[in-house]
Amino acid sequence: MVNELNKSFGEFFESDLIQEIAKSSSLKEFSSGTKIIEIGDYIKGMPLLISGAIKILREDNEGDELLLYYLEHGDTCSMTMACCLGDTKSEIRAVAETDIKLVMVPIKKMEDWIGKYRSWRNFVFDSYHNRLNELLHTVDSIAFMKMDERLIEYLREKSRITQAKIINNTHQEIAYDLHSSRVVISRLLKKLEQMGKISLHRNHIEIIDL
Amino acid sequence: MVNELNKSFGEFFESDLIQEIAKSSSLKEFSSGTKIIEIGDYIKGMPLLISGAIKILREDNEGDELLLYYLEHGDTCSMTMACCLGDTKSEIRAVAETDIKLVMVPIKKMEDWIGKYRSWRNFVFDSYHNRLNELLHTVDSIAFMKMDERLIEYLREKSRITQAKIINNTHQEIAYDLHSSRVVISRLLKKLEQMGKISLHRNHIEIIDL
DNA sequence: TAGGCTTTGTGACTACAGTTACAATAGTTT
DNA sequence: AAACTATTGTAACTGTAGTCACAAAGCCTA
Repeated sequence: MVNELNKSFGEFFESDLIQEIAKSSSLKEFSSGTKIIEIGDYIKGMPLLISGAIKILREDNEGDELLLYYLEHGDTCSMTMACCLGDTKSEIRAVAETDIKLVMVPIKKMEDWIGKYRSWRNFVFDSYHNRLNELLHTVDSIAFMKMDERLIEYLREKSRITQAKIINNTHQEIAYDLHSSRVVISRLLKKLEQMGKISLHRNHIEIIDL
Repeated sequence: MVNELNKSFGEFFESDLIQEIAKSSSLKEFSSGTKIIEIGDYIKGMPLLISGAIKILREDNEGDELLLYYLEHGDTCSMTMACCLGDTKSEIRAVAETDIKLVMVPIKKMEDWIGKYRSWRNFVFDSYHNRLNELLHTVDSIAFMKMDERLIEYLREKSRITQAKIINNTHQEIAYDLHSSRVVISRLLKKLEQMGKISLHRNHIEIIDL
């Protein structure tokens, strides 16, 4: 586990801290699609993402979803952190977007380390900072962009996250992430295909030139 | 200034810290409408709000605005903080919504205190936490609510912030905050008036029963 | 009080997104 | 291969928000 930690967090954390994390935390793996955190959950640990990607979703009281952003290698979940420190329920849902590997740090420890390790403190602050900026970007997208632009951004991001030109999604799933309807997404995808930017197939979309 | 600080932050900070803040920071006052921070500014200090309210705005590259949230008594600006620590430019605009009084803490000091004072550290974390939640709420509003609901929420919030039943805004100003158009806002306001919820006048709106 | 500027009101139109309904197609199962 | 299910395609319609154009009303100033 020290190896894994060094690869992902070695540049941030001093080796003392790496040792401490390894001693007190557990390495976990989840397969793509697994729900990691549900809205309303009390959080018992703070996840440090070693590999893969997690998507963070918001839901309104009618059950409508919206993709907020992705967590990737080296990230942690500030929302989780906020919940740990505040001892409140999770405001978001976290779902494994790919197969993932993560280290779960117990709340108690993470609080201790804030006082003890400067590098941990900086990591936690950076994490908050990054998440704020991600959320700002999400606001930009839904406030200032039209659906066709948001869809293109979605496809690009998804391709980047999964490192693939093929996006394994039904139109319905995309519609959920963007808080739109299946028909609207199908319509816009068809337009993109007609422009030669993508190629549509059952259960997957091939990116040609986005 | 120690007096002001004690009133607003006494319950959070130990008196040592209050003394330090008073020694190294400056008390400033701005009148309603003053621009405190502009997008792209490098930030030189971190504001602790003593009285009044500040509105935080986002702008896209076409100059379209959107109100994100308000800062009130006892709040600070996490965005600012994030910028200070990261030494990056401001992503947001801050405008005095009412006459305000604030204490400006030099960046250097605020970093020192994170190591030195547990209460300061908690304050900074809480602040991040609160801002994340405010932003989440903003996302909810623009993603899940229709314009008429958002307008009602806006009027309620504005009334709460200013502690008044009279809202001193032109329809155009409201349209800017909600990233809509004047005509749309006028239309919806007229509907609310017809329902007996508000009363419209030139340059101000009276809230009757929202 | 006449003229000018700002703000508000309103009708008519456009555009985008969302809905309904149904057909067609591609896989999967029996 | 037939039947079934999930997914995609498409036409027609609705509704909300945004735009354009212009009138009316308030307020200020000369």
